[in-house]
Amino acid sequence: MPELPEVETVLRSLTGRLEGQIIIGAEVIHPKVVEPLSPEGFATAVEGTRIHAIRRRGKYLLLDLDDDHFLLIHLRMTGRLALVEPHIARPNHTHVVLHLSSGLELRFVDPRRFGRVTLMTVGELQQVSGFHQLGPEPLGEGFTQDYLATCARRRKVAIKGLLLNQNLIAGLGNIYTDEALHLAGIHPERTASSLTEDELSHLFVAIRHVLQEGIAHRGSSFRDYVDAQGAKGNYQELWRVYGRSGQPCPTCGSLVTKSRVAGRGTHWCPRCQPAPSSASQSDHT
DNA sequence: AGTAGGACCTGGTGGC
DNA sequence: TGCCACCAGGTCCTAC
Repeated sequence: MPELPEVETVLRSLTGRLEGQIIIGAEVIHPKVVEPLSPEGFATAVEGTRIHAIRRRGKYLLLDLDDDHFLLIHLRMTGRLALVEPHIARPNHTHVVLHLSSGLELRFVDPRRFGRVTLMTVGELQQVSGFHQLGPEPLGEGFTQDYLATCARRRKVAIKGLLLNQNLIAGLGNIYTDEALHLAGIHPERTASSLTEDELSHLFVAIRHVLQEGIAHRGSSFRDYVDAQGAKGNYQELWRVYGRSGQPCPTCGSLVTKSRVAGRGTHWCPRCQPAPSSASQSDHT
């Protein structure tokens, strides 16, 4: 599922190939994907506009268009973008197609139909819940150990749930939280406020490490994810715990365990990430 | 305010 | 072989 490294990889595979292109036509096959606009409204609005830039924010992709308009794209779980020659057969579940002046098509494909392609103005963008409240980029300057400590302080939520909260940190999803917590040696059910300064320090380093590793390996290709040129990433080959329940932990050899934390399937090593005792769950502050 | 849990959505998988 | 229940999870929404 696309998290920050996967979306960043898609961004990099599109950068330099979209800027300056004019959208000469648009097809909306599945109306819900472009809501609240109608398919006709969407097509009319984007037709004739130029793509000035493509950017990423958290797990969102943004295409800057004319007149302070944007296409806000979220891949959710199974969405992908493909920039391809029109003669290449359209895969099933192709929901939106943008015809570009270069002759190529930018296709939005999403079997599970969770993803969205939304046209909006700068003003509207600032009102999109889930976007304007996004926390800092974990690989940016706004994300510091102090910031992480401030987030964790007084919060009773499991640390896994905190890391998944996009309003606190933008871009982490289920895979990279499990990987970061394992690297930091922290059990996912530990209460955020119970983490010591040392643990927060390790976690801060681990979050950035696994994200940078993920980007370096062009993301994790498991199930649907590929970049806009159809290339797969290979970070899934480096997963330490995610998707490896019952297999040996690469650090200590103990069998990786799976449970449900914060409503998500969660993978952890019982030896490297000791389960919280009631004492260790009390506030550290 | 912070937290928890269900809804959305459909392909894949495992059990019978 | 075919059927069915269940699982996957990012985000929004509602309830407590």
